Amino acid sequence: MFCSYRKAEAYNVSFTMRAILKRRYAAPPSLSRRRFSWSALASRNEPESPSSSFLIEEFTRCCYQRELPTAMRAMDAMQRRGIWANSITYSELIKCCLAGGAVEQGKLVHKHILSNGYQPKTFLINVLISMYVRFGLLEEARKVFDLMPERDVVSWTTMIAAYSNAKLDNMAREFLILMLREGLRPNMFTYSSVLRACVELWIIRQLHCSIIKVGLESDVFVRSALIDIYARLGELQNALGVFNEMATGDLVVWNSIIGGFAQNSIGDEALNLFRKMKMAGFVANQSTLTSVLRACTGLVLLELGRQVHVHILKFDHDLIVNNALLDMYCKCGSLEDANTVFTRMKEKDVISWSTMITGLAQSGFSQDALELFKFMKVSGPRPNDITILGVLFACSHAGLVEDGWYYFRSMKQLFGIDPTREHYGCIIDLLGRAGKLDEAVNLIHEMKCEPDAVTWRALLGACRVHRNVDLAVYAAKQILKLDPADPGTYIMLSNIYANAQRWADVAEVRRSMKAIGVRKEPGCSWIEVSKQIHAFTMRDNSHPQMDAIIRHLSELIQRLKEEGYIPDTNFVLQD
DNA sequence: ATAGGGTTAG
Repeated sequence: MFCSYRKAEAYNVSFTMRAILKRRYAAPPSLSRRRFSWSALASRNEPESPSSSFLIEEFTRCCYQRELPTAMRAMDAMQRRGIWANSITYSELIKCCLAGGAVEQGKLVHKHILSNGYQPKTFLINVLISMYVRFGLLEEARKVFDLMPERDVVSWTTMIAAYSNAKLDNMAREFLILMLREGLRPNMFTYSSVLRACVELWIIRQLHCSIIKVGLESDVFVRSALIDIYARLGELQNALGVFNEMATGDLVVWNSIIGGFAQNSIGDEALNLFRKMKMAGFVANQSTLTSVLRACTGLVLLELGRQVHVHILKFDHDLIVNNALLDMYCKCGSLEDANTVFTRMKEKDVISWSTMITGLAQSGFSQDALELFKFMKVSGPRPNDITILGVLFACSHAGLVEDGWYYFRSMKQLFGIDPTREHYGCIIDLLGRAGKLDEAVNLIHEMKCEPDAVTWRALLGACRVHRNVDLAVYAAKQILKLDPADPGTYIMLSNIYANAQRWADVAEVRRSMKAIGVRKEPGCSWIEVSKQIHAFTMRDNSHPQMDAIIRHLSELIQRLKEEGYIPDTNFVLQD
């Protein structure tokens, strides 16, 4: 059966033979089949001495039936006799190792393949590289790659994809260049992998051009990778361009474009595309629903979110969908629903906990957020930087200066997390709210990382509340150094001057705004009433029921005043 | 035969 000799004792199984074996071993082994006792063989006395062909056949059978331990014993016996199976059998054995997460066995297979001076072909080395990549052993993969005598497109693409997935973008791009220098032409696999490692628009445009040149733009993997990367950079027109060229549809391509709009806070367009997708006959999967939920979250569409929730029941076990659902309920202010989802979730990761903690804090339930964090510390996953950020946020909003300070100072020691700008921003906000402006400034000056516009904005906000004009001007200047066209800062500064009755300074701020050409984006709010969205923009009175709305609003304000409410004119821009 | 795309918290 195994008659074709390659080297001295190396056997080869032809492709047709492989098909026959696969078919035969897919069925349960027949009872009449003689089974070999591997334990007897392992005792070295070898009372039974199986023929080489029997060894190989048995080895092959175990590989195809994913019987890893027996296959390993068979391989061991083969190695002692200097027998090699062929590349295909070895690749099946490696699949066994991958399926069982058996790293050590995988390494043994590697050793066996290289033993006795046997030189595996490029195909088998590629399999070994991808095995190490899938085990997360990038350095091992690299060693094998470096030592191989000949590299083909698959070898290069495997490494490029590995680097892309590991977020080693520079390595991925460098390998593409090296591959091109070797005279190899990238294919659709290569392009779809390397695109994920590119963040600069000019590089993506170059790649896009090459893709069109070699005629690979119709490949759905390449297409969705292009759409995704354009969308990530906010280049939604380009993303749509690639999307619209699509002749046949593909669900992932739809998911890419819907996700792209959802991530760029263009929720209404994401929802429109979702509708079109359903009209085109596609059925949403977890990925689609996650993006749709994100769109609902961005638009605060609780009712639509609830409808999506019904579809999600199909994917009840999916962690990512549930996390998105949790966030939707939190951001839409329905903490009860969020809590129900959180409690029911079978699997919770650090994102679930952070979402819930931050959600509680953002809705003003700071104490609950801190309670939940205490519970997380004893029975949840290890908190990360974002969890701590939520905790600091809770402390800041509840005015718990001591607690916040404690968590901030001990986060490195307790959780091994170095404070980032965001943590500093939160604690500066905390100190600022408590009126400890000097301490806040001192903290900014002792920051290990450079303060950014957000940091100074936290201080500026505190200055506004505590009416410290000089410090506010200082903070505003720092913001405008980093972000010269920020309308919010100009408005804030102008408000602070107006509050201090410094009208000349107010005029000066407004002059420089005009000179630089800063314009405040018109304020906009919207509300969802019985599946209809009503949007209101500054100076836009086009709503059909505007008169009635204004009338009702003035009645409400009148009643508020009667109850003793004094309007906060701190934010009024003009005299 | 081996390599590739979309989804979650600040």
